[in-house]
Amino acid sequence: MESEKEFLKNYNKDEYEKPSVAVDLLVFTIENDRLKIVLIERAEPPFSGMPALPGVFVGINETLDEAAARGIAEEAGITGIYFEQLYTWGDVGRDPRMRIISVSYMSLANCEKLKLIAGKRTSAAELYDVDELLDSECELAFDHKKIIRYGRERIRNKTEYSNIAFEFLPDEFTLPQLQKVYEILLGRTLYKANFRKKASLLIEETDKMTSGDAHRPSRLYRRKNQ
Amino acid sequence: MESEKEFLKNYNKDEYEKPSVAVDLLVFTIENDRLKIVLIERAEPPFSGMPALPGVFVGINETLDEAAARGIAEEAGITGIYFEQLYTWGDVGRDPRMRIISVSYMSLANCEKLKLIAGKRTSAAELYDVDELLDSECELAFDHKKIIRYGRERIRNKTEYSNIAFEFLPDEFTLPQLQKVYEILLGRTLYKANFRKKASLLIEETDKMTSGDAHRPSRLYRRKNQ
DNA sequence: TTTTGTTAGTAGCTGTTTGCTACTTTATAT
DNA sequence: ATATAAAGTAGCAAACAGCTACTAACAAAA
Repeated sequence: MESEKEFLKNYNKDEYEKPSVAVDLLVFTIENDRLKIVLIERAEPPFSGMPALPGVFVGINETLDEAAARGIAEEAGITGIYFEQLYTWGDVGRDPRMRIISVSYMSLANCEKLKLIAGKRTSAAELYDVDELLDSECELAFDHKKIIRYGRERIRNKTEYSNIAFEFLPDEFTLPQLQKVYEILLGRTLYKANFRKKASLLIEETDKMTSGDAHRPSRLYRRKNQ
Repeated sequence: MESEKEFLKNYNKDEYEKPSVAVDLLVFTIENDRLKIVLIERAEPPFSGMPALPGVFVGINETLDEAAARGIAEEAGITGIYFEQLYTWGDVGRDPRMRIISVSYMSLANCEKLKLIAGKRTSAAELYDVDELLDSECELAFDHKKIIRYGRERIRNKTEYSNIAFEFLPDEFTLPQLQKVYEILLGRTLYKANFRKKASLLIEETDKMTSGDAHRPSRLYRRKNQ
């Protein structure tokens, strides 16, 4: 039987062809009370002119997380935001040009932060309404529609048991704002009184209030211990 | 600016070195009321003599799921069991020989099924107590200890909101057996009465009972609608 | 044949959480 | 002043979780 060492020698002599590895980036935000995602318009075939997830190839001396951070910076123009690995997509024909295995990463950001920097660097990047995208016949490049659907599902699930909702808000926010974010992410309405009881464990008061609205002002809060 | 097409041409001419892609397999089972995992003993350096996760390289015309199924068959000797993708590990130095990106898969199986076939094919594969492994100073090859810890965490979480516990049992089982599986996976005891109320929604009675034990017999159940 | 040990299975109390309705409060606009 | 609109609170009922204590049914020992 062939030893592992011999096997690896042959493997590396390109007797075995290696797939390419890329990271694809799902940068989510909330704008105008809708969940949105950053997509770029493809300039070349295949799928020319169609929206696609931004992505980069993984460098040989680069971790996956590093590649993801670089991709978010290069393609969406932002740094320092929350991201986590989502899933790895490895179907054989998913890219018609060559075998590409894609490690998808999900990133969540406040829309103001996103807009501020995105304008400067990447003209191609645009915000798309996620639910509209997924519920319509609209076509996306590669298997990216499937990947986005998976991302939306992950967001919904994680909203239930983690605190990712805060990633979409500025440092100081009102409770109605926070509740609205939860409602958008979960896709259903919540009861105000119950929501406030649970949320109160995660937040602390500031002494600031909203003003100027034609109704009772709302207190501003921030996240507790973090 | 270089076009995508030109970039890809260069990329494929090995001006860019590609990482290798493997799948590593976490085959979990329950034996003697303990969560266990299939590990093989490494025969060659690096980490010679140390336990390691079974794994295979991903073929250029093979999906990740196919590679995982093949790996489970080749290395653990079983087919047709539950598995799901866990996480993709891409640190640069995780394999000292070369850059290998590892897509880990988690597989759950009843211990009888595992033992039955595993004996025939793979002499190297052995069952290791997961908690003992993770709570001791015991060393594993590569970053496999970290991967197993991640797998145990996934099992704990999924036990809360899904029905993976059933994967560890035969088709017919008693409620005390089912509760014990949940307790092992969650790492804590549960209240019998509460457990039975919730479990009753997922199972249906058979007309069989256990017998021969020096105590009251227990009814056998099976999973509902599946 | 009775007793003992052991596990299967049930009853039911208590406190917390969730679903839900309805109210009070405080700002601006008319 | 009055209307409107959203912020924030009170509180009930049903469901659920935490927990204790019971009864039921078997084999083996006495």
